[in-house]
Amino acid sequence: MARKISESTVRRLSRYLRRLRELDARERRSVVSSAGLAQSTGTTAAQVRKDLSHFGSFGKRGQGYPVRALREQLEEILGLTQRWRVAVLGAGKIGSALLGYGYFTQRGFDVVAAFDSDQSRIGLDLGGVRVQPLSELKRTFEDRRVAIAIIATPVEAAQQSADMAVGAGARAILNFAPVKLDVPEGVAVREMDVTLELEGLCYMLTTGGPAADDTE
Amino acid sequence: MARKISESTVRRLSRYLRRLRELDARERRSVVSSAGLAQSTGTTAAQVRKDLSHFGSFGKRGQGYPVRALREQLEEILGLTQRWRVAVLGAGKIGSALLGYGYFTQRGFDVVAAFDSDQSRIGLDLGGVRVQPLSELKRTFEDRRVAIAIIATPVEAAQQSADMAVGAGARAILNFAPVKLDVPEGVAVREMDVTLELEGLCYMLTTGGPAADDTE
DNA sequence: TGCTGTGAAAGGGTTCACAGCT
DNA sequence: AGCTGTGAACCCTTTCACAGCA
Repeated sequence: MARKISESTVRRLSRYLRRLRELDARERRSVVSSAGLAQSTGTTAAQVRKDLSHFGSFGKRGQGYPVRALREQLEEILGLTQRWRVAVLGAGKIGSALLGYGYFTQRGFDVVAAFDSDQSRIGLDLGGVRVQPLSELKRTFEDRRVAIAIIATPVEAAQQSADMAVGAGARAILNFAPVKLDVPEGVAVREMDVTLELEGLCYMLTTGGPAADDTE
Repeated sequence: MARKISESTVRRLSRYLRRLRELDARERRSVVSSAGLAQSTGTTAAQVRKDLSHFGSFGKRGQGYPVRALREQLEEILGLTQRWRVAVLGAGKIGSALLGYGYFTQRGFDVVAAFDSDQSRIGLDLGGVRVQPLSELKRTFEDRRVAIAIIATPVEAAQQSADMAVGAGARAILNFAPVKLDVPEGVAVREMDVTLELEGLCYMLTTGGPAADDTE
């Protein structure tokens, strides 16, 4: 298998998968064409075919792609044949929302722990998870083999939280705090900054019309 | 001014701005070099200079960029010299979190309304905003000149909510529901799907090491 | 005929390298 | 000397177009 898959390709694969799960579970379709997938996923047919072709030939010429099988292939490719354990750092507004987020379970993620530095939140039960003090973080990460940490703290505490998570064995971080995190090489970070996205929308509104590729 | 700025450029501009605000308000620095900005923003010095050069010359050779002035320039470019009114559709977990999100105000966004279809949530006060029934959506959007809608409903209700928002005059949508929305041309959409990001991280974990450009 | 798989072409974004101010 | 502004080179992604099967 050829490596060096770009991040944008991975993002699209994830979207294809999301759609395939819908087609499979909800709409009971058994085949899709590249054009169909492209349509419902915001890209082009050629792009879909090219993306998939990096990993093999999954379709039948003249028919399209078998939904179920392609879904399984993509799960395999993205590393989703196992369930992943996730911990949330910061049990404020965003942290709480994530702890009750319904789509994690059905998409293969289990939130197994939550942490906060605020004494008043420790012990709370949020979405079935008990909020623990930071002093228990390392132990819990190790015991429960947590590989992914979600940072949902205020900006000031984000870097420090990330350091703790990494020190406790986390190898990937999803960061909701609006700061760039410094992490050692080998640790993957993705950032979700609501305001950043809103600003992007403002730019489009201000300059008039979506910036080229967006809506389509 | 030359148009046709790529989405990735806009994203970076937004990050520069985020950093400049820190430098200005918190760290009281009055100049930054392209290298400095790049460092704290996850890109390269050349990229910073190139991005800014699309809009003019803001720096002094030999010294760097004046923090305050550059911040103002970027606010201008991104269309952030005005405050933007935002409405949240869906007052569940995520919606509630957004209604109390502390960074909106300081970054120029005002959440002025919230809507839900669930009778039991209507009338609730979340972060100072009263949850309204959908029947009041159009009126409120018009009265308060809401240009941006944040969709925080379950998947099933997302498209319909988007349609209502657009029908009521929204020209930009930030979508938290994990589905691709169909919107008329001219309406900008950005998607925030937590699971999608987590899947991206899994891919990196599975294939070993961040995919090239990520950590750096 | 219909749709995939894929080299080749086109298009854009990023990096280089250096001239040009301060 | 130090750091910006920028054309040119490079590289990577997307699009095109068509051969190849079902």
